[in-house]
Amino acid sequence: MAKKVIADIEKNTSTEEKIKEAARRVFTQKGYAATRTRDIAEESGLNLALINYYFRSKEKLFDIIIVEHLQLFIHSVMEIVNDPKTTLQQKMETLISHYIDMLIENPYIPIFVLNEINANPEKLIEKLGFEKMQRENLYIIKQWKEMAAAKKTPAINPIHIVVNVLSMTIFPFIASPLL
Amino acid sequence: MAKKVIADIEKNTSTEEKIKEAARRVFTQKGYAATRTRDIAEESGLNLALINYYFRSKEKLFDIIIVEHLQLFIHSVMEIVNDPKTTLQQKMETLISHYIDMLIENPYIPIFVLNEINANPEKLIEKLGFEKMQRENLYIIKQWKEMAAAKKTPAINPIHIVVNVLSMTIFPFIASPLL
DNA sequence: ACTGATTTTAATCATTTGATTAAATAATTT
DNA sequence: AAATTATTTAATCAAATGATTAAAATCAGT
Repeated sequence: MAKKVIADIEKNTSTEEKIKEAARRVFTQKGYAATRTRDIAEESGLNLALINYYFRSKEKLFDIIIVEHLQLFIHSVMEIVNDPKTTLQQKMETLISHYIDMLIENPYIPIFVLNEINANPEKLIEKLGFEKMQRENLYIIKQWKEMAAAKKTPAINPIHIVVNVLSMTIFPFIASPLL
Repeated sequence: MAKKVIADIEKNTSTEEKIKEAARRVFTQKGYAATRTRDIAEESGLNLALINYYFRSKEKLFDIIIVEHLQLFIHSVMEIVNDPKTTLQQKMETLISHYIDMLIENPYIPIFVLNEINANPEKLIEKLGFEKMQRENLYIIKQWKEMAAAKKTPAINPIHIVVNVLSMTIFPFIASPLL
């Protein structure tokens, strides 16, 4: 048993993981409501009943997938934005190039995440333990204020800058079919 | 008969229009896949069978709604961006304030439109008669080139500017639950 | 008021869909 | 190897869902 489990983890080849991978693909592409458990079974090449055997329900499986997506999203922004070793400008550049790379590889993710958040905001916010980002402690905020002080410029709210950068990075990908 | 039809059109109180309004609300809020025809019947206060009586199917009704949304979206941008009577800066300001007003009143629309476009790009693009926006003829493009020439600045692609402005305007609304 | 057309209703159908079950198979332990 | 446990399969269930139908109600023209 122990040997098999380790092998499964290494190769990510366990039945449970295969289902999760298939679910990731299908949910991300079609959204929760449009996804049938049978789609996931087919995508994974496994029996329909295994989904309920391993995850109890479609909803439980979905929760796992979306929380992973969101944590990945939030964590990666935080990582960059809170790095004491980079300058402000480097942070911006990293943020943008990081996202562009990610979006090219996973073009469905933003619309999926935003759509599901929209469908069920309270539930997801809660499920993330989303304790109202303690913005004041972020390194980028300190840097921003220092810069504003040095330049004797009135400090623009740095959140706005981050939001604008993310907007201009992500939105064109979402709207690309229109352009 | 004629009298009744006119009254219906004036008051928008015909059964057909009531269904469309209910469908607009429900589809826009929940998306196509998550919407049940029974939701629309309930929202309109009308009998379930009337939806099929007037619109043949859930999908046909949906197509009408989404095409109306998209035409409204595209038409309103074009209107502004192609107005010979406003300056470049006025265009930007109008675009932004127009969208902010719209978004405050209809916060579900962008995510709905983008999501459904994502779910079915070819079909929708086609259904719109979306003949590849003849960008070269837009008034804003002329203005932009003139300005660049006058300033002897290398002309940034004006499409990028419009996309960036729309990004910074619309995206924060879509992502607001995360912020 | 009568007639024919249109609109609305309640009941029902056929499919789809998430979930369950019981039996079969494979793996692990004793 | 026998016994026990874990995994997988095929069949099936109950509820949900889009759609239809036939009858009832309403309306317009005479």
